[in-house]
Amino acid sequence: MLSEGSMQEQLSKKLGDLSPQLKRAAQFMLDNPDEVATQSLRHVAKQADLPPPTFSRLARAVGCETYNDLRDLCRDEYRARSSRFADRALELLRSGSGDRSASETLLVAHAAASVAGIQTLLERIDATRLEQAAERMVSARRVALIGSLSAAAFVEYAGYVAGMAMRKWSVFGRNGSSLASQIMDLGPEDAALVIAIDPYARRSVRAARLVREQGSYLLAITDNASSPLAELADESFFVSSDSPQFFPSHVAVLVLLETLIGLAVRSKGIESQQRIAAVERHSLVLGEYWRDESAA
Amino acid sequence: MLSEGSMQEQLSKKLGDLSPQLKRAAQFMLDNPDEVATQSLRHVAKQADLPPPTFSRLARAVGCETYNDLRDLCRDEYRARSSRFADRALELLRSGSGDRSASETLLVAHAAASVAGIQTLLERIDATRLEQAAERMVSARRVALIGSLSAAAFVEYAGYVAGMAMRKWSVFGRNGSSLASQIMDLGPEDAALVIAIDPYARRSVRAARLVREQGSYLLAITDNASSPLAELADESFFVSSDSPQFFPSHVAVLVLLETLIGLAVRSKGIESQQRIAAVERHSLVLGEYWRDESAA
DNA sequence: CAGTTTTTGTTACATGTGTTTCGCTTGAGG
DNA sequence: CCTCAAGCGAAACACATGTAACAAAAACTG
Repeated sequence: MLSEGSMQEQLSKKLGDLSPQLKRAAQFMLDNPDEVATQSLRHVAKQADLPPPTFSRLARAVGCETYNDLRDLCRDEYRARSSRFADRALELLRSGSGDRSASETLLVAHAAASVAGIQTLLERIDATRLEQAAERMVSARRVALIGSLSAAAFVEYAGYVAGMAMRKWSVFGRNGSSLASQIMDLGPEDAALVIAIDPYARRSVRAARLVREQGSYLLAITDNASSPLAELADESFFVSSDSPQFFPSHVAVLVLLETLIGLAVRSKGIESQQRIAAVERHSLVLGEYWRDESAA
Repeated sequence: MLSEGSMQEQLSKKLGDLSPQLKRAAQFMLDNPDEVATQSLRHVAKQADLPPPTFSRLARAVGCETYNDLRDLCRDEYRARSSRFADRALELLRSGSGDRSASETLLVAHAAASVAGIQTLLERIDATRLEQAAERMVSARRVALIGSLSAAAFVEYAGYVAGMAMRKWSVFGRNGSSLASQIMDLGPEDAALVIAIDPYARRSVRAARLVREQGSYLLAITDNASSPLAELADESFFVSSDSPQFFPSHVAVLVLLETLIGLAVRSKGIESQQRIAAVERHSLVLGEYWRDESAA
């Protein structure tokens, strides 16, 4: 057989140098592999709103002898998917690790732990309080984002995403610059979001204490009610960081963080929409986003 | 349509009062639903070593109008199986009280999207390839971590976590320092991990191209086979970034990233265990971790 | 600009596909 | 024994399917 490897790589490798219509076909195939695996060429073509031979030609263009070869690749993936997880994921959890490869076990275990963390988050959290916290952030004059060690990256992320929609959310103590001096400028009309999970960064705990002294509103994302942040914060939310790894997972932190930002943006309404649009425009002008040069 | 319910129950219900040959056909169908879902009747018949009309008759016998209807049930079977995991989360959305607060809706929607993203990740990914990628990273002389805009934070995180266990994983282009010059030092015995999801950072795509030119192994975490990274990378893994927010969710990225690091550490074995211990010890000495002062 | 190649849509055709028809077999009931 | 009905498979059928062949259009090239 001429065709090798998975359909995904087969297509994505060649996607660049395909003609416009063939690219449309390839895109459709990437988006609807099941459709391709189970239905006839003509069905697929109709759904993609393309003439049938386009798909025949696509197969050739990506190095397959016939369309059937390409479809077989889709079928292989379909089978692999249908046999792999879904049920097996749960099974694996119950039955401990059977005779599965180490990588698969770890992947599934980690994914399962992540999902469990998210579910716990859903169950435990009080949506009303979350919304209030978001509004408190929105109405603050400034919002300080504070985190160290492993949490630093998430604070960074929050700063980036929130920065697209809202002014005044800024990361404190970036690159080890003086946290203390920045916090000194905060007041009661400001707010701070501190993220720390076990092992808690001393730096963050201290920062939280300082924020408190400044009288600012303190929101904490942490992993436990016995976290040092819990007693300091005006409001704290708890996420599970259990994971089969040697380090705590930050997946639930991220879910909560993304939701919090989403809520804040939503409550800001039009204003932040406009800011987002403006930021995107500027990013385009500055050429920060990549765009397909071969496209029309 | 005459046919109702799942194929499984449809068949097993009637299995008892089927003629011998029809029973064989039904059994085959229960054992090989993917085959039935993807291949033609005649193919299936050949594999089951039965004449084609037998399957036509089977369809009628179990209450379907045509064989195609029965095959469609097999296809639904797959869809049902694959979405069970994620559906549980989505059900949470629909169920419960109809009128939820905006915040609760967003939280649940975001959580559901996250779980769905993880689910998709599990289904689509090839564990073997993931493991190989991890090993490729471990055996590299240096590992460059590259990401910009929203992905920058995750690269940062990877650098921090991996840095605890392994030397030589370093974040490139930090704080806008020259990526190009750092990449110039890479060679075939090095590797790079690039993260970028739509909208792709031009900077990262360019960096990937440079890495390629240096002959280093290039691993990409991106969101789509049609991502510019996909065609550049030696190996790429795809994560869904769908979210109800105005920004793409990085939850699936994080799950994959954490797993990848976990795999790498695991394959390094003792050596990295020792390093982790050493790093932790140093962190303690430096007082980076907070410890309950009120404790004994 | 003409001449050429490439891309795209339409038509036509050989092959594959699902179902019907029909004849053969088997076994139960008269 | 014959009858008859049900189960089964081979062949035949009507139609769907994938692709080659062709023509129109578009994109290059000199």
